[in-house]
Amino acid sequence: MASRSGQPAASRRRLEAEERKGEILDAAFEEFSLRGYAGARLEDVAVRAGVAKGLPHFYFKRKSDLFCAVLRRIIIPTWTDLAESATASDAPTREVLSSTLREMYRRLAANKKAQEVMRLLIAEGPRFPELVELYYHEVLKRKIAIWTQIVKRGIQRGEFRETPLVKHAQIIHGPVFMAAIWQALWGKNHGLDLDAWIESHLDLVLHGLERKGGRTKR
Amino acid sequence: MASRSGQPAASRRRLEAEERKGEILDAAFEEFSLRGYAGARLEDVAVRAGVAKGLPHFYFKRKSDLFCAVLRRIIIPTWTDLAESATASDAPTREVLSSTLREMYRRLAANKKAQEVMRLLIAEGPRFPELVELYYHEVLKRKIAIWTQIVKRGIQRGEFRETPLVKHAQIIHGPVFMAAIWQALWGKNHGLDLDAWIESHLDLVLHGLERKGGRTKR
Amino acid sequence: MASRSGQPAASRRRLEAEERKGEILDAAFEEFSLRGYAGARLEDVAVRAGVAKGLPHFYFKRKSDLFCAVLRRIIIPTWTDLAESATASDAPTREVLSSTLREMYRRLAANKKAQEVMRLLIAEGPRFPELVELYYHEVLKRKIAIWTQIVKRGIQRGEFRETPLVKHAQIIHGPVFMAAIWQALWGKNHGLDLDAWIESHLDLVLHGLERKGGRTKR
Amino acid sequence: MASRSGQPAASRRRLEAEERKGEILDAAFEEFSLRGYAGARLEDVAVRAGVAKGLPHFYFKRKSDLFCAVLRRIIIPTWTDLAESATASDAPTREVLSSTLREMYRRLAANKKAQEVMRLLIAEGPRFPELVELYYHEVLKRKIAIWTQIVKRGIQRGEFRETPLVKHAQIIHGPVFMAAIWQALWGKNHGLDLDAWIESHLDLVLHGLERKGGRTKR
DNA sequence: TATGAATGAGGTTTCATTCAT
DNA sequence: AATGAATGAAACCTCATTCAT
Repeated sequence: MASRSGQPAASRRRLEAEERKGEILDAAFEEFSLRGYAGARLEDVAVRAGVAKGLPHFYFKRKSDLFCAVLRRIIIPTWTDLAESATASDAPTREVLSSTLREMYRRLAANKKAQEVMRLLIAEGPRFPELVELYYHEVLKRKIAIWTQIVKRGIQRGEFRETPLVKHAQIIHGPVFMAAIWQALWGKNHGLDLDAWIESHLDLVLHGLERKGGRTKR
Repeated sequence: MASRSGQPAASRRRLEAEERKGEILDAAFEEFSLRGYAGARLEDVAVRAGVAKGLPHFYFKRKSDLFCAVLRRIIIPTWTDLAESATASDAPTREVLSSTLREMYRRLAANKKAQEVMRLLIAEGPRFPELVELYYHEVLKRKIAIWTQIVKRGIQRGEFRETPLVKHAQIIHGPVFMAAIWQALWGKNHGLDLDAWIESHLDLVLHGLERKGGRTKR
Repeated sequence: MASRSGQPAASRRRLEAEERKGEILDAAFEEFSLRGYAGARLEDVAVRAGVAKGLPHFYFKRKSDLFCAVLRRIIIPTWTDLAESATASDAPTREVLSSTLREMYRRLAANKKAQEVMRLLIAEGPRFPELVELYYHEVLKRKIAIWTQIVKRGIQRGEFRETPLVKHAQIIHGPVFMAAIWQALWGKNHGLDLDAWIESHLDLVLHGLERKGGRTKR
Repeated sequence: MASRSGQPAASRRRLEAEERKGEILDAAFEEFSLRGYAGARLEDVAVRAGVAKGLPHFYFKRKSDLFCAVLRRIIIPTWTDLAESATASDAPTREVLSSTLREMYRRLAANKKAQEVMRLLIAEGPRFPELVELYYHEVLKRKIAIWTQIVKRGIQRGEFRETPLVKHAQIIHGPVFMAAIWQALWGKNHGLDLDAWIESHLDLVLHGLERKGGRTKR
């Protein structure tokens, strides 16, 4: 703990408090995920975090505040680094699209935590509109931008055909989302062969976007 | 009421009881949809159904039984008539696919009730595994069968190219599912232009499946 | 059914009604004995009696009425025939006492139903004072009279010594009562050897009452 | 409160908590005694103890736990000190027996609380077998041992005659038990003259046990 | 008489929240 | 900062009782 004792006491204490808060948020996520918002008990959160029953209320005045903080903390770092400029490289667009799609699957359909966030959001969204808005601005808008950008790039470079899809490029994302929910609900009894699924998805999308016949002409 | 008075009294009463049960199920669906499983109060269900507080318990021993009955009643009649033999006609497969997809959107993405069932299932699935299984057997399996059948038909008739998608034909369904959840959560503030969305989706899928080069007709 | 159809219809119906009532009382006794007054459910009584839920209320306006009727019906015929004049014979008093005591054991300590009545009375007595009074007048007073009579007879005939027991002759009954409760509570795990118990009891009482030294005279 | 302030705060708080628990147990005993197990309301217990409705549940997860704790707390200290070695002295056995019997009456037949414990045990025993067993091991076995010991001592010292009673010495206890229940149920309207009762009982037992003929000493 | 659907008071239990320490 | 006893609103559930048929 040399690094700690080297800091001024107040700052160190604040750091420890921040850690404690993080432990409570972690524990709360587990409980909410396991039992849903209403079903989760604050006492269980405290026990799981290894603190006394009253402490969660010290950091988060209400249960609803805790819930929002939990989701907020996971949503933002998970998705804000979505590179909207995958187009920076000079690679063929089909490859940009492929790698982007694989990354999406990796983050959502193959990530239990992200699935649980989605589940909680879908479940409690109507009672937590600010979280729904948050997700829209932090995640959905970014995803739409990415897919739109990729499709446009393909068209501009003559790699993809003209298509109304530029207006709703997030349609490409649909199967990713479906796979994520599928895994969360039916993964245990009727799990997906995710790799094969991804290849099929790519096969459909790339054939659906590519310019027909005129490969040579252009 | 002529039809009623023609029946023996006991039978008529049983009929009325069945109606009452239905009203309770309707009311319960509204409450569960509004507040989630744990948040819904049985007394509110009773009030909404216009019956006394104790009656829901008379028909359904536990809250969980009521919840299951509610979902079961909606899931089964909504989806069991999924025509798996859309292939009966002699129409071009692209048209079969188009009309099937539009029907899917009509039933799910444009149907508030179906969206709420999905939301409740996603939210409470982990606590009601039997409902999850029910949905799998009554809905998912049927949808997979339909999409697989259509894709195969297209390939067999030389209209679609060979594609790994036959193994995961439900990928086609992904955007339908995403649109449904989208409408349920963001419909109010960031509603979709569903018609344009559908056309884009069809555009992608049909191009993604059609046979290249062999377009002599066109 | 010849005997029945030979009666006027109204009377026959009343008889059937009386039988039904009896079946309800029997069923109610079982339930009260099994679960106590508050714990017994009227619906279970109805089911056990093979009638509809509402019928017990037709015969007995309140649950408490049913309870009283149940106990009353058992207490009275079980104990009212207590022969207070076992003294009619000319047998030695020690034999009168012996046979009376044995009869008491037979009726109480060896009779599950009588034990249950006692248990219910002890349990609910404070809330049903009229039953407690009934038991006093129908049972206790009679028993006191019997024991007093026997002891007095023994003294008068010079068989028993003078003893203050004539004032509280029911003391003789104490071990009978204790054996009954013992059987009801501990009979299953720590059952009594009732025959040996009775002999010991008789041994104590007869020696306790007999005239000392003067054995020879008689 | 000097003794308290001398302790660390946490320990003092724990001590107070223990007191509060005791107050709840006291209040619960009153309510159970007054209304029976099922009839007692936890809220009334709380009011009687002067605490909030939820506190009894904080200390005792279920009503049944509270009930068991109540009885356990009374049974054990009331009876575990039963001196099984009343034989230590050199007094004549008839005096040992007399004083022991009087003590039994004092503790049971003249003690309202002990009577209520017996009543509750008899009433609810079938639903709380562990309490019944507890009573057997903590009380009955001890009482049997005491009476057996006394009778044996009398025989060994030539004061009592040989008698089968050594096998069921608790028969001596019967009238004590009967008197206790009598007082609990009929004490109000038909109360016993307990002192006279005790003398009669002693008179019967001592004459019943004493050696015949050998009265020379006296 | 007899049925069983319907009522609603009332109980146990849970648990977010408060607060003295 | 942290603890955990204490509070009390509210929910589920039970069941005696009523009543239309």
